[in-house]
Amino acid sequence: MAKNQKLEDVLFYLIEKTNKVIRRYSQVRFSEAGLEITVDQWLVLKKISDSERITQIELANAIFKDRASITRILDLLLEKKLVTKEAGADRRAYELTLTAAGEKFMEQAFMIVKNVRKKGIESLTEKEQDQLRQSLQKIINSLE
Amino acid sequence: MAKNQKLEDVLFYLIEKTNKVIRRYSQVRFSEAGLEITVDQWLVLKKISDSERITQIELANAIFKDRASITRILDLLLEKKLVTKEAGADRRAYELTLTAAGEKFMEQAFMIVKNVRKKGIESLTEKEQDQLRQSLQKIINSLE
DNA sequence: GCCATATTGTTGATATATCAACGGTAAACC
DNA sequence: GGTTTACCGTTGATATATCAACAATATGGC
Repeated sequence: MAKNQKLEDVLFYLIEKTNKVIRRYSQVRFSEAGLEITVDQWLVLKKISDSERITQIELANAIFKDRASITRILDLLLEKKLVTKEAGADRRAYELTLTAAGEKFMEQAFMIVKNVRKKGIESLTEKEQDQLRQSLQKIINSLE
Repeated sequence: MAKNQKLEDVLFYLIEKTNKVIRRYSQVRFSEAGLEITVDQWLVLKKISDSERITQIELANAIFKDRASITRILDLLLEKKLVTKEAGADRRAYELTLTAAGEKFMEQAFMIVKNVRKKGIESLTEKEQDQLRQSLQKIINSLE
């Protein structure tokens, strides 16, 4: 009858914890490999890398961020010269692409990312992974 | 052989998305109910409420936050007079408790929280919930 | 008891999240 | 074609995340 559970027994608390553990683990691996980047900056680079052509709004939607956050993260990536911003046909928007340095960076980062993913799911069977995906998607569908 | 998947196919991306959807949905429900609080502030209040006696470090560990974040969140909750900070036996630390207003606030918030949890898991069977918990715990164990 | 070391909490600096307001541009409408 | 409306990105304000440095206090070894 929907009691007032202790925090540790709440499913959503476990999701929050899992997310934080993944992020912290990833950040430590990046840093110790000498890759001076945050997890959020990696997410932005990855999505640009996945896309032929992408604007800031599309990017924001794809990785669940606000337009304002994207502006600021891009400022840092531009400083690091990993990304270029070019005016597109629609002169309100920009087209984002990785520089050569950006692509090289992502190749190096992939070595780390690959290992994080592997280690994270090492104790899950294929079936468990599928079920996990499906259950998470159901939660999203219920709340979105 | 660990290919370079598209972001949308990565399990950890789905976990991040789920977490954000839950947080945003919760925040909207709080706001529209007139409860002027953030999800993180609620987490702090909830953990204090669950505990007989708790220090800031214990609190930080329990909800995966930094000592510095706890200090600043508590500053806001003190301003709102929802929490008290009293010197304990160890004079470096404080004992945190809810005020009467804090307890009343949490009762109101529970109406919202209960509904969020219910709606979030409405399409999951008990068994699916259990499997979800177990899989998430396995990921945590692998990376922590 | 004294000293070296560890712990608790605070503060500053930087990165990110969110909301609201704004300027510039495009699209829709008439 | 001019006006209204919608959209894209930026900026400011506030909240949170993380790291490092610091003051106050506690603890352990001697």
